[in-house]
Amino acid sequence: METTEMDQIRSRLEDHGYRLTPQRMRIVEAVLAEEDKHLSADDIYTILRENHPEIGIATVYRTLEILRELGIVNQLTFEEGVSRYEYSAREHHHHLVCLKCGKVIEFSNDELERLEQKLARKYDFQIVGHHLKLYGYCSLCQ
Amino acid sequence: METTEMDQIRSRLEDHGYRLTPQRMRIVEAVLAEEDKHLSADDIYTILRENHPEIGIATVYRTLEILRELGIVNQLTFEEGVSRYEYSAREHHHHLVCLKCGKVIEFSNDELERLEQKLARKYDFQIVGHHLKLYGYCSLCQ
DNA sequence: TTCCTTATTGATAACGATTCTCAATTTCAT
DNA sequence: ATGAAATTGAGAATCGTTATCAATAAGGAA
Repeated sequence: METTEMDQIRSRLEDHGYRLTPQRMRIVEAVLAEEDKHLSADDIYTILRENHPEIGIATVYRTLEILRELGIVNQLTFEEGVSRYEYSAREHHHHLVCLKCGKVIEFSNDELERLEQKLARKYDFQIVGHHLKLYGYCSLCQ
Repeated sequence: METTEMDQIRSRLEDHGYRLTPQRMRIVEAVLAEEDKHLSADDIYTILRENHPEIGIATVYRTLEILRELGIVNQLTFEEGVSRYEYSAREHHHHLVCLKCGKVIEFSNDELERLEQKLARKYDFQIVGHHLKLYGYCSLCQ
């Protein structure tokens, strides 16, 4: 038998004394389904309301907090006053953010992986994710 | 005569139709004085209240928004629900953030400067700042 | 100067994201 | 089954930030 992503997540939760309840499973599914998006707690709540209107917004926040602490999701902030979340196992990527119009361009970079290894050793950190933001002015706002 | 940092900031403001009012000057002074800190709007408001209790919190927010848009300060968010600001002309640095205890370790890195140049050309971005955050678990929280 | 237009301000209300409270329910280990 | 602990939903509370608005200050033209 194979180990699914959900199985792995269940183990990770249970190893830390948490239970994978039906509500938490629905929330994880939403995050996995929208892997390429940056979802806010409210985005997830809205998605779930369609088929699972019984799940409350507080549960969404509580679950995301657990997933974040366990490194299952990355919490991203874009200076807009809302936290956004992405499944952390997806390909790493970074952002160019325009200070004027707020436009965000994503990009990937391999050099950062190496840098990460170096810093992990230097500071005795177990690194599970990273996020580079470059600030500036896009071609239209210069 | 020499050009002070405040002169440069005044020019930058006036070039964009903003005035360097006494209130704004006090706020800029506070940011310059605490160059090595990450100050929240409320931190600045508290500092100013000692000698300038007439300055309102709304003015602090409005001024920081202008300074941010002009790239004079960097706006940083550490997933704590508060925006923090630092004088952008200070030496660039980055952060290792512990997902468990929230501990933040600063570090500098030269390779990122080169990467920045490359991306600026590729996406026609005028880059004025950057911020790399690495997430993980510190030595005590692993 | 004086006038006029515009920018800026402080106080406070409003907003919105997130967290807290708490009683009810579910889960797990025994 | 049973008891302890974890989890839940609803709504209240909190808190950072933004919007409103009348009053004030600043800069340019005459």
